[in-house]
Amino acid sequence: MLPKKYKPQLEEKKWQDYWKENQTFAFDPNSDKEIYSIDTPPPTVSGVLHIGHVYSYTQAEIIARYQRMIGKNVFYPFGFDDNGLPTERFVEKKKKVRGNKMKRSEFNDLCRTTVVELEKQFQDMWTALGFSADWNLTYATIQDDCQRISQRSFLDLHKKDLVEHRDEPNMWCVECQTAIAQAELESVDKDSSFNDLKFQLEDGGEIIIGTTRPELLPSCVCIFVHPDDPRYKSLVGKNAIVPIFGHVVPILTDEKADMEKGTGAVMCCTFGDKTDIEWFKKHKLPLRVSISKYGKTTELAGEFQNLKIKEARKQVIARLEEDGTLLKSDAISHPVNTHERCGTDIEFLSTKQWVIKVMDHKEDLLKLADKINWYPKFMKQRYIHWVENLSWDWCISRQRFFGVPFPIWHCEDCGTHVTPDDSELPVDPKENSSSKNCPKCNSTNLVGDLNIMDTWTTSSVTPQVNYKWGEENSLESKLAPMSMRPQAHDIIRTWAFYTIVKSWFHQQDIPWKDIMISGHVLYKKGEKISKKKGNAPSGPEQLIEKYSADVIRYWTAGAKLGADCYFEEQEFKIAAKLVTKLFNASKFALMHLDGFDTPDTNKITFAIDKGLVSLLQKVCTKANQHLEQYEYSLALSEIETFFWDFCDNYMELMKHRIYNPQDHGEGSKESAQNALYTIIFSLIRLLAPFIPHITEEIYHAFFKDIEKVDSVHICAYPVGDDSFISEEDEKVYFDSKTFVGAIRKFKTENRLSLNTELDAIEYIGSQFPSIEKGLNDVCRASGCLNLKAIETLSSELSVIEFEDRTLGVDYTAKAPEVN
RNA sequence: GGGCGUUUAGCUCAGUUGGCUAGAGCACCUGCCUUACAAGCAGGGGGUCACAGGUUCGAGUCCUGUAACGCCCA
Repeated sequence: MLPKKYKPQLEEKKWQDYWKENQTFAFDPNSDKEIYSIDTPPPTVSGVLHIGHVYSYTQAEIIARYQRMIGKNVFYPFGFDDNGLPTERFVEKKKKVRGNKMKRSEFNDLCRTTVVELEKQFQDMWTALGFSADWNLTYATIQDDCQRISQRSFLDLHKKDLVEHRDEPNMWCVECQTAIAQAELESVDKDSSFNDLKFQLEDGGEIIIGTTRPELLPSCVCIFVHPDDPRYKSLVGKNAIVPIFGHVVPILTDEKADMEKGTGAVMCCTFGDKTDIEWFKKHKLPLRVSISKYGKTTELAGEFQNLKIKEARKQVIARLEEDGTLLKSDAISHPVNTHERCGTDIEFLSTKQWVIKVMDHKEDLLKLADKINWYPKFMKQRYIHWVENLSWDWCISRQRFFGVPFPIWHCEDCGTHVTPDDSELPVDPKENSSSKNCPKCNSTNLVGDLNIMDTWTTSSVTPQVNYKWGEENSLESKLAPMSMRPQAHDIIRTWAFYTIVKSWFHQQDIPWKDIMISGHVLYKKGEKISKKKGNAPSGPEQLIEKYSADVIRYWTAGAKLGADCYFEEQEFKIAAKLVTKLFNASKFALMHLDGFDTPDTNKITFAIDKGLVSLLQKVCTKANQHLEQYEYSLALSEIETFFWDFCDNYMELMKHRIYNPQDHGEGSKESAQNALYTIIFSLIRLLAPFIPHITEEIYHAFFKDIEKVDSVHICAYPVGDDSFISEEDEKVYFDSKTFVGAIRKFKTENRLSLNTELDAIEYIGSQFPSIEKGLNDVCRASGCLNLKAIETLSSELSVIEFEDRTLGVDYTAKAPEVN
């Protein structure tokens, strides 16, 4: 029996403890059942989780529960991505320290203790949402086993010559003081000025160039014009004198000089942007570095040296103006590449970095996209688009402190990379010396690599971490490729892409068969909720406390897969209604199933009951179809529609039979009871992946004793059984609803109470050939109570008699079926 | 500038391979304390399916173009 009221705040915790105690969701490595494995996103440990995380993670969790209920051995780990720049910056902020001002080991210790606190909070929240993860499989990317796999991954690439230690111009963040990768760029529109500067020519005359970055004048190495530009034909090959700084640069031609932009003449600096780098390589230009990795001007800038970039720009512009060199300065807004983590403008500096050679493998990486099932389909385009537009190899080294070290020692004598044996991993070459001499020159003069791996480098091996690639207890043969990767669409270019790269290079295969891509929760039109913006509504913990986990979960299943949604607290109230309704409906059913212990579908003999059981089969079939396609919202909507129809119409139609079986003939109550059992038991299983607590509560209140399975979540997900489908019985049910609806409407429109007694209802018999089978229930249905007689007419004239009055009502317009 | 997505009731959204008078929830209006539920029930009003063409017996659905909004990338 169920209590009078359902108190989710108490009950949900109870079931979470129950699942934990019983290890309900533990993966069984020895089972022969088909495995469904999930490559769960390890959230970056760099702040609090917000409703957007809840949204995306719960959508995946619903799928995990579904797959478990259709009988699969579900491998559902959780992890934490707790190394690298995001975590460092979080720790620096929270503990008010700077990584570069502390001893490396002290800072690392501080990071490690800080992430542990936060990870506890994360796990508590997933638990409070009722997640069916197997917490025995938890990993954290900074822990030794993950470090070992990350380093193994690096060494494998090194061996296959897919990684290179390259001294080349690269993208650099002067704020974070590290190299970054293309995926970490964010294009932001910023206000700036487009300046026309006059360069004197060596042999007299002048040329005017346009630039947004006059502070780079000391880095100017040449001027480019388009080869077909008639304005400059005579100037090509001549030398110009750089204003203020006075060095001489040649005027050259290149197709990439845009004739339409500004004066058509542009200065090339090493380096102001990506084109400068291309020109630098193509035309073998000299290197003039006027910006340091600290974001300040170098001594090349002469009297302007040691200034921050923006200050240098201001002062140089002022001087140009003074000198009469600045001819024009237009205020413009233009896209600027910034570092997504801190918003600082990106500089291009020549530094030595580890890069993974992805540019040579674009075609393979594009082909792999077709081998993966993308849900929703169109998300594949984002991946393809990204790969097609890649223009940098993947830079994986960072000049930071808290992360996975590169397992490399550099031979000071011959430059050889000395690598450790696999059995030595994980190693930290910064702290430890190599166990061997240089294999090439036998030198002992070896220096450990000082870089750490970017956070994506380590999180791109989550499939390998999951199946313990290269470890003694590896599950690779069972799990690779994994079944499914859930993630949000903003990290297709990073996480999805990088993971595909790694699996291709290591396993020559896709990392997972399916990828399920969820949307974002938007605060209002166009505004993404993010930690960075600090615009998150009340924390998920507070929402769970206020509304319950089931309600929050139901809400996350409301939007279609991949669709963004707006956060509106109002929506939770709708969710709460369903939970309450399910509880109440089950309470009613269970009340009348007291003592009922042998469900038998053969005893469902009444047409209306059979009709509803028939409808149920169709709902089950559709729910399965949708969930197979990750369309949890469509599945839920099917189930829900059926459920409300069941409550509002079916239960009202059959209720009287439960209370007064003597009025309805033999087997009438048994038929209703068996139908109730079948339907409620199916409904709680259908809804279990969405709202796991209330369904477990109902299951344990009654069904467990009969079904003998420990949890509704390991019961079989209902499958539609065609042998129960009867169009004829469904018709009886539909017609009965039509009758009840018409009678309710008549009463409402005539301002009568729904239990007002009616003397008679007349209808056109020819339109309802099989209604006889439902009439008894109709007469007793709620809202139609106290109907004394029903007569069949064949006339179009409709007459409904009520008490002492006779109302002549023509219903042919509004309700043609009932007259 | 390129790619993708969206546009259906006041709001949030369903609407399968084209097929009865386009649906739901919320909000609004009216009535009802009916032995699961007033955190409830019953009923009602409300739409030129963004716009313009086209294909078709028939278009919210397919095709072409336009516009607005959003996301991603330059």
